Amino acid sequence: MSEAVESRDFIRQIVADDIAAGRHGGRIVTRFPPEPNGYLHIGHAKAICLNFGIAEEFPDAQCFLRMDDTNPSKESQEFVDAIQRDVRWLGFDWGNHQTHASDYFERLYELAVRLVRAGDAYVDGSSAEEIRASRGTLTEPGRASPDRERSIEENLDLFARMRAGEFPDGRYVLRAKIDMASPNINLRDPVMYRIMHRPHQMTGDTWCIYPMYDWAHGQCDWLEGVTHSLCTLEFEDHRPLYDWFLDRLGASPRPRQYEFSRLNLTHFVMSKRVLSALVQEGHVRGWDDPRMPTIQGLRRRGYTPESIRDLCTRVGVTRKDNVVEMAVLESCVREDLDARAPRAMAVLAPLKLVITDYDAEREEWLAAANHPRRPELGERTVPFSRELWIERDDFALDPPPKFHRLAPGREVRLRYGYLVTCTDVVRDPATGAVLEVHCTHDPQSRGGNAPDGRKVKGTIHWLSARHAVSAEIRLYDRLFVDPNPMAAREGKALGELLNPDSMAIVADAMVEPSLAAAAPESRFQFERQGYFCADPDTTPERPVFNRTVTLRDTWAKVSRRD
RNA sequence: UGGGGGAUCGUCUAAUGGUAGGACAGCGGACUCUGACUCCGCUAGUCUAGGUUCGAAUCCUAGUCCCCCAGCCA
Repeated sequence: MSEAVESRDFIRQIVADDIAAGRHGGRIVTRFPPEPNGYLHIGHAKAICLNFGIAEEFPDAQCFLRMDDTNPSKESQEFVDAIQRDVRWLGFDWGNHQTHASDYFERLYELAVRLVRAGDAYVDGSSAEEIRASRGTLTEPGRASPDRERSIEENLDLFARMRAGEFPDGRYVLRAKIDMASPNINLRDPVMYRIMHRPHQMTGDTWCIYPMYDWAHGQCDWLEGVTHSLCTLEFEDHRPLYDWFLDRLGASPRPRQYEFSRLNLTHFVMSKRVLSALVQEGHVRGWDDPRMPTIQGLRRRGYTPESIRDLCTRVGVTRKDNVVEMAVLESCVREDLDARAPRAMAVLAPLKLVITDYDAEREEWLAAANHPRRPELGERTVPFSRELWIERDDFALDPPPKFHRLAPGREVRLRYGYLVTCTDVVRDPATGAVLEVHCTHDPQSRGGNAPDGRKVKGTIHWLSARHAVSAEIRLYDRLFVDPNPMAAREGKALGELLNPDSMAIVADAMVEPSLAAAAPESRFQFERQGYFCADPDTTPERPVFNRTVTLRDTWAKVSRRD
C-alpha cells in the first residue's frame, strides 16, 4: 500500500504551523458561534465539523459552543435547545465549554468604557436615518456626526445613562471612533451598542443596551482564549475592525480571524429567511420536514450524522465560492447506509401475483439475510404463500429490450423465495389493465436457488399478500427545481421555484410484517428501491416510512434513454 | 467607476518551481439471488495574453470574469 499523503485544508495547515511554531503556547481554541434565532442547517454543519473537528484532531485543542445571543429581539431559548441537540446529534461534544455572548455583557461594557475613556468611542445622538445618510456610499466618504467630538466626560456620562435606562430605544448609540472616510465601510465609525428595552432570555431585564456583532464577537473570542476564529467569507471586510478593537484594547495573546467559503448544495437553499418562508407559507410541513436542509429535516429524512460529516470532509475547506452537487450528499448517505442498514422488502405499487400450483392453505417461512455482506446481522424469516404482491414495474406485458423482470412466458426469481414462470395474465376486460399475474413455481428452487444451476437473470422482491402490512411511504425529491434556486429567483414567488413532485405519499404500500414494529428513526434498505427511515409518525397499526434516497438505478437510466 | 476576495475536469478538491492526482457525476465492461454493492476501464481541467525559468497551475506584468460590503442583523 502506498503512503497516502494526507493533505490538509488551508486552515488546518495554519493551525498545524502555529503549533509547530509554538504560538499560543501550543494550545488551540476554536468556537462555533451560532445565533440562536433559527434552526441549524447543513451549511452550519460545515462550520461545526471544521471547528469541532480541529478540536478533536489536534492535541490540547478545544472548541466552545457559544450562543451568539446579542439581539434579544430575534432569539429564544427554543433555538438554544435545538442547536445543542443538533450539534450533539452530529456527534460533537463541547464538554463544559458551552457559553453565551451574554455571559460577557458586563465585561464587554467595561471594555467599552475603556474605549470611551481613551477617546476611541463616542455616544451619538443621530437617528438611524441620519447615521445611514452620513455613512457615505461605496465610492464617497462618509461625514462626521455632529456628536463625534463630544467630550470624553460627556460620553462617559451619556453611556452610563444609556445603560441605566434613561433613554428610549434609538435615542443614542455608542460608536467606535475610527475613520469616516475609510474605503472599508465597516470602519466608518461602526455602532457598538444600541438601546433596546427588551428582556433577554439569559440576562432578563439586566440590560437595555446590547452590543453589536462586531463589538461583541472579537472580544468574546479574546476573553474565551480563542486562538483561531473561523468564519465565512462575507466577514472578511470585518477583519480590520476585528483587529482594530483588539489593537485598541491591547489584547495579547489575541485571536485571529480566518475566513472560509460557506457550503452550498444544488437544489437547496440555506438562507434562514427563505427557509422560514417555506415553513410560514406552508410549502413544507415544518422545520423538520424531510425536504428541508435543516439538520432536523435531514435527520427525519434518514440521513445519518456520519454521512453529513463525510460530506463535510469530502467538500473540503477553501476560500472559493462553490456549489456542491446534491449527488455528493446522496453518495455519502448511500455509502453509509449500504454498510449498515438492514434489508427488508416493501412493495410500493402492489400487483397481485398468484402461484397457481401452490396450495392455497399452505404457508412457509423462508430465511432472508438481513445484510448480504454482513452475516453477523443475522437473518429473518419472511412468509410465503399462494398469493403475493409484487411491484407493478416488475411486470411487463410487452417487455422492452433488456428487460429481465417478469413477462408472459418468462421466469424470474422471487428473492429468497422460488423461481416462478409467468403462465397467464388476468386483465380488466374494459381497460385492458393487468389485474393479476399467474405463475407456476419450481418446487426445487426453494430459497431462490436454481436446482440445476440455470441462470435466472431477474430477481424481484415480493410480499405474501395475506401477511403483508399496509404502510404509508413518503417519497421525497428535491424541493427546488433549479439547481441554484437563489439565482433563478428574480421576480418569482417562492411557490414558483418549488418542485411540485417534491413529496409523493404512497398511502397503500405494503411492507414485511416485521416492519410494523420499526422504531422511529430506524433505517432500512428496501431491496431494489432505496433507503428508508421510520418516521416519528409511525405506529404498529400504521407504519410510516420516509425515503431517504433511492438506490442507484442503472435500469431506470437505460430505459429512460431508450 | 471605492474597498475586500476568488478563478484547476460538468461539480468539489489536491499538487507549496519538477509526471496535473482524487472524489462525485457521466460513459463502457466484469461480477451478482438487490439492474444494488464491489471491481476494471474510459471521457474530461490549470480564465486569457505576454514574460521569467532547463522546467510554471504555482513567480512577474497586463487583462477578463465571478463573489462580498453602504443594518441601531449576524
